[in-house]
Formats: sequence, structure tokens, C-alpha cells
Amino acid sequence: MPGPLDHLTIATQPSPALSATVVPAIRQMITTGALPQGAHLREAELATALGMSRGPVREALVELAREGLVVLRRHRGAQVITLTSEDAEEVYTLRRALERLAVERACGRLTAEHLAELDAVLDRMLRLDADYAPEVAVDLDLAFHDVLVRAAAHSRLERSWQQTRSQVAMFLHDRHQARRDFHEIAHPEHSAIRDIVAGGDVDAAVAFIDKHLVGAYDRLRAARTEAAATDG
Amino acid sequence: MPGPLDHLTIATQPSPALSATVVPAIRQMITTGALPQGAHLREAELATALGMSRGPVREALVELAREGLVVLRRHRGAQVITLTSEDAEEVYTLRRALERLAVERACGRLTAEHLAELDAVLDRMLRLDADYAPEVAVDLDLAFHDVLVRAAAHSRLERSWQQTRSQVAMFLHDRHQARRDFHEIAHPEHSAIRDIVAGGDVDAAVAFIDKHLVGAYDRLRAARTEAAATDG
DNA sequence: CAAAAGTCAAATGTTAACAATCGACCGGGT
DNA sequence: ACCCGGTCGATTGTTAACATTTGACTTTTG
Repeated sequence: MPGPLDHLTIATQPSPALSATVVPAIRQMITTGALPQGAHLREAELATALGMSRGPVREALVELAREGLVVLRRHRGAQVITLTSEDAEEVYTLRRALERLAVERACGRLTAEHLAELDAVLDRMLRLDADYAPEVAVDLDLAFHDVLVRAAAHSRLERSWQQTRSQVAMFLHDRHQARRDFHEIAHPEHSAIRDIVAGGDVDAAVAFIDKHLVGAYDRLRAARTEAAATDG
Repeated sequence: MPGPLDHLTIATQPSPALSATVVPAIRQMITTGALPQGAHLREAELATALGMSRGPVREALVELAREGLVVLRRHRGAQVITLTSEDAEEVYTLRRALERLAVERACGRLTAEHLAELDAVLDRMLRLDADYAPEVAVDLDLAFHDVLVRAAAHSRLERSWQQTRSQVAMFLHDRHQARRDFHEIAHPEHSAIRDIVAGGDVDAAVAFIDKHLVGAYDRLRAARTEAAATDG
């Protein structure tokens, strides 16, 4: 039965938030580069900095290790991962496998709400000008693919995507700092994906997302080799 | 330089094993049905039973939740997952996506050692007689696919597989208790996979593993509906 | 002077006690 | 008789102290 209090059912914090509040915080520090690759994370240090005990911090580090953002070594603590070219290859091939499944399922399940969300992201991409911040580009890019995965209505796929997502964010951040052409490429590419998935042709959609991700990987590799040449 | 102590480099426990010793223990209790679906797992209870404190047990439960074997609810503890037909659909579609990638990569990377491992598993399948124990069938089936995934040489894929692997084990256990035809089907099916992957034809291998998994899912579904009919 | 053994501080793994929260039971009111 | 509110026990979330291990520094010895 509908009542006058329905509109604040979501406003109430469903869970006051356990110690997992720190996971997003540390995750962002890593993906944005605030914590450089290879940085050593000490439990006690983080605990005092965040105003809590080592227990929750410890759990957070385990979670981040699950996402591949840090590596845990027995009695040696956590260290921000140092991403190699092989890591890029692994992340993007796995991502391809996951998103193929996502798009395959999304084709028949895309609701009007999902379409509206995709269009909202596309609109923000269209309005992006040349001096965008790398973080915004990463957020928009991932937000679009988040909707596709959510539209697949597959809880396990969603969890697997969340795990690779963070590493994709790290690569994207580096890539957009090296070459700033997101405002030129992003909208047309993702707009095409939207149209094909909305059309419902599964084979075409899978083929196109495949092409999109291969292209994204190529651009990432180009940016990395370029950066390596200027650095070294 | 070779010395007289080389032979016990492996004998020394690389890590005395942290609290993660308990993860395999609880995992097996769940996959074999010793802990029934829906069972409530209390931290203190497990801790005393395993002769340790709640800390390690807590971490183990987080890990098992990651693998989808238990569900954690805030202030309500852990509960063994109750697998529905939708869960089966999710697990097998995700598994298909992962193993397609695995086989795709394994085709060009299969070493002689990998082939020997596959043949060893196949040999054990061939020798299996009609009154096999369900656990043996599950172990053999998963062991074969483990080799394929390992041959893909993709650490992130391997981790994703390890996570879905446990849930596959639960389904397989149920399936082999309901219908005991593993000794008839297992060897020919897996032997064909071995030959195709060894041959190196990527497209054929992907198509075949796809067919294999669809067939496995169909057999699982048949066993489940059958069991539901006799139960209800 | 170099290499190996011994020592030590720092950081993590583990434990036990404290605090907060949820579900169940129980009583009173309509 | 049903429903609503309060209290209580049980269980998890969190904290702080203790034990163990690692890597580096120091010392010793050839």
C-alpha cells in the first residue's frame, strides 16, 4: 500500500556503512595516482590516518588485493601494484570476455531506464571540451560500461566486472594523461554501441563491443609506448 | 650450482600457512554438502571448532563470500548459499565466457607438461567404474578444466575461474548424486577437447568448449528438475 | 676486506575483550 | 484475538594488546 513515507525509504542509510567505507577512499587514491604505483601501504599508518583501528583497514586491503590494486605478501604488507604491459594485456582480454557476455545479455534486457542512463552519459561526453580532467574521462567511460553490465542482469558478471573495473580505471587514468583525445573519440564510439545494443542484434552488438575494446587496448598501448619513449 | 640440499627446497613449507588454511576446509564442507545449503555459520562456533580465534575465521568467511559459497549480511552473519535455477544459469554463462577465453589462449600455449596432466586426468576418468563417489567425479571434472585454465597463462583469468569454480563444484556434486552417468560421458567429451586444443585450431576449440558447457548445463538442469519432481 | 652469522627493530598475524546492533520474546492496549 | 512497543539475549563489528616473522644492520671471522 502506498503511503506518504515512501519517498524516504532510500534516504535512510541502508547500512551505516561498515569499515568498507575506506575501500572507495583508498581505491580512488590509487586509481588517480595519489598513491603512486609501488607505494608501500602500512596498516597502522592508514589506520591512524583514517581514524580507526587496524582491523577494518586490514579487511579493506584484502578487498583491494582482490581487485588487483595492491599485492599482499606475508609479513611484508601491501604494496600498490606496478602495472606492466602484460597486466594490460590480461586486463583487456578478460574485460573483453566479460563485456561480450554483458552485451550479449543486455541486448534483450535493455529497459527504458537503462537507455536513459546511457543517453545521460553520452550527453556528458558530447559536452566535454578539450581541457577535460583525466578523472572525468575515466568516470564517464566506466559509467557507460557500468550501465551495460547492469543491464545484463547477471549478479556474478557484475561482481567480476567490479573487480576488473578498478584496474581498467588505473590504465585509463594513465592513458588520458598521456594522450588527451577522449573528447573526440568517446562520444561517437559509445553512441554507436548504444544504438546497436538498443537495436537488439546480438551478433552485431558482440562484434562491435569486441572491436571497441580491441581499439581501446590499441590506443592504450600506443599511449604507453609513447610515454615510455619520452620517459626513458 | 646443484647441491645436496636441492631436493628439499619444495619440502620446506613456503608459508607455514596463515589462517587461510581454514578456507579449503570450510569450502569442502560446503561443496560436499556436509554443511547443508542455508546453514547458518557462527564465527565463534567455527573458531572454537577449528581451534583458533575469530579473526582468521572472519577473513575466511569474507573469502568464501567472494567465491559465492556463503552470503554475508551485516550483523546477521554468514549463511551457506541456497542455489536456485537462476544461480545455475548465471554460473554456467559466466563459466562459458571464462573458459572460451581460456581455451582460446591455451591453444597456442599448451606445453608437453600440460598435455601430460590432461592425459593423466583422462586416464583416471577412463578407469572410473559405475559406482564412483560423487566427490571423485567432481574432482576429476574440475581438475581437467583447471589444467586448461592454467595453460592459458593468464593470472587474472585464473583468479576469476577459482572464484566460480567452487560454485560449479556445488552444482556438480548435486548433479552427480542425482544422475550417475559421469563414467559414460566424461572421458569421450573431455578427450575430444584435449585433442582439439592440442591440435591448435582456435575457432574449433572455442566452438567445442562452448558446446561442451552448454551440454553440461543441460544435463545439470535435467538432473535438477528431475530431483525437484521426486522431492516435491 | 669480504662474506657469513647474529642481533634487533619494524611490521604483520593472531588473540581476547569491549561495544553496537539485530531478531526474538513478552507484555499491554485496542 | 491482533497489533504495537519495550526489553533481553545472542551475534557480529571494532578495538587494543600480544606473538611471530621479516629484512636490515652490526659484528665477527677467514
